Amino acid sequence: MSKLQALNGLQTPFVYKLSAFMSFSNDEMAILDRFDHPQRSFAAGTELVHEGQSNPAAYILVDGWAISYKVLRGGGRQIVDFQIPGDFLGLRSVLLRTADHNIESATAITAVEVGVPDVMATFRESPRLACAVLWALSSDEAIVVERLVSLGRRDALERVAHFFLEFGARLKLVGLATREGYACPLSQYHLADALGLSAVHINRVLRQLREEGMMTFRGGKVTFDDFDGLVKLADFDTAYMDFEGPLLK
Amino acid sequence: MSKLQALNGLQTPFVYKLSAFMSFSNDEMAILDRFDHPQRSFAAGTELVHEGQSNPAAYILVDGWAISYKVLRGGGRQIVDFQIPGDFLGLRSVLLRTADHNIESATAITAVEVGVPDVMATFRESPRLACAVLWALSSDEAIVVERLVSLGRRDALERVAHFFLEFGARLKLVGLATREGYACPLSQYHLADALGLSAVHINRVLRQLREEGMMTFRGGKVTFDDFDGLVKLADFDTAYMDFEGPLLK
DNA sequence: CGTTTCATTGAGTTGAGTCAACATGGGTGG
DNA sequence: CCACCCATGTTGACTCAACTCAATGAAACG
Repeated sequence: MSKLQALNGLQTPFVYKLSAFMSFSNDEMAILDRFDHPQRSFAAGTELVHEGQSNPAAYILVDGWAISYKVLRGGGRQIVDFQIPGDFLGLRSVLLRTADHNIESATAITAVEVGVPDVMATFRESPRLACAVLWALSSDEAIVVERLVSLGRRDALERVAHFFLEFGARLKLVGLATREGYACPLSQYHLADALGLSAVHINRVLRQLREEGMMTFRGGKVTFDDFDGLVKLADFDTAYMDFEGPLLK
Repeated sequence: MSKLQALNGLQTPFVYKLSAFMSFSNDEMAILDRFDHPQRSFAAGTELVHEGQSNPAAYILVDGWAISYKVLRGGGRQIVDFQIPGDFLGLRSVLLRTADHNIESATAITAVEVGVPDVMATFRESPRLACAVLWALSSDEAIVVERLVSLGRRDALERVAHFFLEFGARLKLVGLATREGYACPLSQYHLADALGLSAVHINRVLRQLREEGMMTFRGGKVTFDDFDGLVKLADFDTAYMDFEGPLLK
């Protein structure tokens, strides 16, 4: 853990997350240091990547929340995922060469930009780090898959419950949540667009969860009133986010 | 293209797909050859990977269709994706160390097994190939994301239309589809579980598409009766599957 | 303070689900 | 070679979860 402190503190959530997958040698830390470009700040609602944009940039999110989404013909949108500190922004778009979705900041954020050359150079110098990036990408996909299951086969109540539990788990990984709850800067409209529901219905479901003593989402704060009950209600499986320690020693 | 023929023919769909991303040197072809384990055959309905299984194997699908799915509490299932020749099976599970979903063959299939050591060795010897694998993983994720959008914000008609167009595009990449149609070995139950609908409703939607002269799905064959109309109906964007040629020269 | 954005609640509508019956057709055992 | 079976496909009648429309608070903001 002391090694982490050798790094620029602002980048820590990223390394913190990756260390769930592998432990880093000094050499590898040095390579990662190359990612440590000066961090940039963006106001809430800034568009970072636009669908169709070619050769988009990738970022590592250091602070704040971001949104990946797609816009549909009718003007509606589907939020694919929210990114929290430590997450990559737009890594997939970089590899596919054109962005297949939009990314914007949900709150004021700070992030460091990562270029394709940085990624390639890292791959060249450390296959283990390449694996780590692959692992991060796989984790992102696992999250998307889990939401796919929610949209396909869970009703509104289970869907909302599952969502808040999932973010509890993700935020816990970077030290931003406890079993009691966490800060969540999203509006009910955000939830609606992420969960394939209308904002009105989200509101009704939140009320039901509150009245049944399961959880409360109010004023930007999530409070778990009955964690175990919620886990049962949502059929939440923590396994896909539990790590028994680094895979690569 | 002549280089492709130097490889074991059975593995060709995979290399064929990857060449959309990059062109291969002779050295790289040699490295890829290491993947060329003897292919194995499995009967339809064989379980290849089970959710929760640790250290699962990965495969490259050579012939036939496979299904990735998750099972829910109530016994229902959500199909995450179907894999066609050239696709990886279970690559994500390998990197996450435990399988987070099930994989089974939908038809009789042949596949070659790929071990973690193979992947790691490849990464060590060729960062460019590592990038190619990363690209393949990104493509998979793009597909899952597109289905997420379908489940979240498209109605049944658009969803079904989009699905068949998407597989048309994917199969075309490995030479198994034309603008006229393709062979599709799935049942209406498969479609239902993939698209978050009931089998009964799938049936009604298929009838509607047929009666409106858009497309026909019958006897394991998809026929596009009005391709452009279908693209418009589904709001289908071919961009996320169109490649202008290899990114890496 | 007007204005805007977000949250809340009621009333009526609808897309998709469920249940149930029946058709078709390949496969299998007697 | 036939009779039956079981999986798949088809259709109608009824139900319900979630949507839309609409109106009203409440808090945030320049």
